Amino acid sequence: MLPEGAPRALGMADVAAHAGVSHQTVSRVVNGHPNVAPATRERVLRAIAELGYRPNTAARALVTGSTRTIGLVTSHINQYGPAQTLLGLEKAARAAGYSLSVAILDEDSEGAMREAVDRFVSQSVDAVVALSTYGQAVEALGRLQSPVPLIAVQVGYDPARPTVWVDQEVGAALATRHLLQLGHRTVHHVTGPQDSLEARGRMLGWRKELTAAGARVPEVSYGSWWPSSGYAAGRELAARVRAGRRSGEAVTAVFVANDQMALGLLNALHEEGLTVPGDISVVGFDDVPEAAYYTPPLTTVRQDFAELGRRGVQLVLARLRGEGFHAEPVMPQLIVRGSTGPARPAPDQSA
Amino acid sequence: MLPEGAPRALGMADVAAHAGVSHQTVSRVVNGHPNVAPATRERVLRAIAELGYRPNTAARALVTGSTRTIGLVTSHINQYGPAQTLLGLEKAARAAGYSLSVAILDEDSEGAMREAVDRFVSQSVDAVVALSTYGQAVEALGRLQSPVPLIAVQVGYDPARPTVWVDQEVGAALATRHLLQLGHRTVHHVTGPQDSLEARGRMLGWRKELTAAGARVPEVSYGSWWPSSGYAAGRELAARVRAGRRSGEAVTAVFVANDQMALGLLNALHEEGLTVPGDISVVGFDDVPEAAYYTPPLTTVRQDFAELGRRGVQLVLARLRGEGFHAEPVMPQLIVRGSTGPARPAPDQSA
DNA sequence: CGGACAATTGTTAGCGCTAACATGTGCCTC
DNA sequence: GAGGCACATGTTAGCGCTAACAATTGTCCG
Repeated sequence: MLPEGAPRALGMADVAAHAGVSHQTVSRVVNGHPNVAPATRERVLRAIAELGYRPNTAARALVTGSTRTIGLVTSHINQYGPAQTLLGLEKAARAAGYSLSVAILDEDSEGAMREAVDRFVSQSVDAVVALSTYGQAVEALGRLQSPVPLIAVQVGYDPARPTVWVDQEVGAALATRHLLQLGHRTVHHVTGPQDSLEARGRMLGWRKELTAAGARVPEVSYGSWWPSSGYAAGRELAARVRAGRRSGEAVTAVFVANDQMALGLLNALHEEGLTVPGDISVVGFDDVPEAAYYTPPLTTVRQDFAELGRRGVQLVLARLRGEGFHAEPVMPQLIVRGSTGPARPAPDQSA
Repeated sequence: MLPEGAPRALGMADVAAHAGVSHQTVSRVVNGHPNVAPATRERVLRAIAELGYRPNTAARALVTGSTRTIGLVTSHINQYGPAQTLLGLEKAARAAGYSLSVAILDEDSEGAMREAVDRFVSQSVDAVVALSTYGQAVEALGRLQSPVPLIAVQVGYDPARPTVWVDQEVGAALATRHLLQLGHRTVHHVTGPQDSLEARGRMLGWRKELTAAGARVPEVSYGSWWPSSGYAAGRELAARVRAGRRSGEAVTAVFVANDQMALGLLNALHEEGLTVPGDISVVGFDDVPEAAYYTPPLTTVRQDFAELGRRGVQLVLARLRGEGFHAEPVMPQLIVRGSTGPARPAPDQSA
């Protein structure tokens, strides 16, 4: 099993012998307990350093019941947002002395979520964080009983669970208002998967803003977050742009629920010979690093994913201390680039 | 600490009492040992199900010295390739009964790598997998002594370490050959970070292919993997395209070391009024989901990241069994789309 | 100057599990 | 029918650590 001549991990007893104290004193030094004489502490620390001793996590976990590990349940970690949040989460967890164990759901089902949480519980993780999961998995989260704190990150706001989230509604409102202020009569919308709370939040924000401005609320197109679905929505929309020109019901602005779909949409519009923002203005959501280099550069809503991860860990720590940490949503920010422009003065001039 | 009336995790003793056997028999059933009477096994299994018993991982780890956990050390997990590979790794690990614990390096330094591996060792992980790390961190990997198998995924081929990788050279050769076959005199190259083994592999494949074809090997531009660096390279290249037209030394084809930089480059060329593939053909690397929707759709080299993850776990398992698993590289595939076209017949006709 | 009390260190037990060994039972063989 | 042997189960020890308690020392105060 160990091809190299592994030097057999040493324990506290070895350190204790080397420093001439009891193993308990070593334990006290390792755990930073107060009542240890400075000289003794010094001696123990030196012994630890000399021997290269590292405490055995499993033994400690067995007796304390805590592994200093956070279990992360997620799906769609291959998407920019969740991946970026993972980065923030891991860094913050590590800074707080916690490790991160990940489980990726094969499907967004209740069973998968239940099983993942179960596995984490039997691994004695100190808390479970659910990141960017959808539909049934999210609902399961609400029902799940767990002996450890179970918190949600970026699954929209859920009053039933301690949650950390970016205010999707505000972001969507920002995007919509920007387009209305440019003189567009109304704003169309391509949303994400129906079972995604983020998608729902964005749709809600968009609808509220339109309603508040007294604008007509057009029918939405449904997408999957992926570029291909944005492309499909783009073709459909292009047809409506043309039809709209004749009927006077112009499509001049779209708010797309994420940048990747916006890219697909941009591509479809381009193929159809429509110019952006000349014929139609487009706003995305996320501000992926690529967005600034789309053709044209995409106006979008930036989410601070790293901050989200940090707050997720803060929330976990607060729960572990038994505090009722009330998390404020993280505020998104509108980034204006070249894909949005003023509505054309007359709705019926053709290219 | 536990606001809910947590039912206090029960142990083997409880199950044993409930089933009327000894705790050892329960242990045997749980671990699938052979010599248990079918009736007894049945009874124990029922007791387990009825009580909802889950074995305590920490206790097991303490006595066996194995946590059935794989430690994953990575950086750049926010990039498409590594994230996708993570997906494959986790799934394969879970299927084999292993959990995945992740550490993300703050910087690609030897110290960071050493510390991460150290933490994993003291956590008694069964193996450590290094995924897509660069420079000094990779070199540290080669030097690191560890009591557990330490394997590398996607850091280029490293003869000093058990490694699983996509053959970058073949991929680069595929891209380069494709362009040469379209009639381009030579192919320019935008590479990735200098300390990335992948970037080096791609550059090597490109250079070899050019040399084999007797083509001139132009100077490379250095990028960072991010779109912004591709954009910078694009502006520079555009200037050379113009200069080349006058001097006769035309720049008509570029192989960019990843898709994100290719996007930036495409954007820069577009801004400069150059058409793709009319004025210049572009090939990327990775085949991110967005690549098909760039303007124009990007010809690129697809890597099978999920397969890479799967093989990574296979390699880990083989090592744990003490076998000398010899991994073959995963072969990349050229995906031809609209960003490449034939070289123009005469090198000096202007737009 | 004796007793109380704090500071420091040591001793003991046990977390929940697996491995090694011990025991008990039935069956086959010679 | 005694010995042996495979199977089924139970008993015991201990993995490396922390928590609770015990012991020892020194210090301060009345």
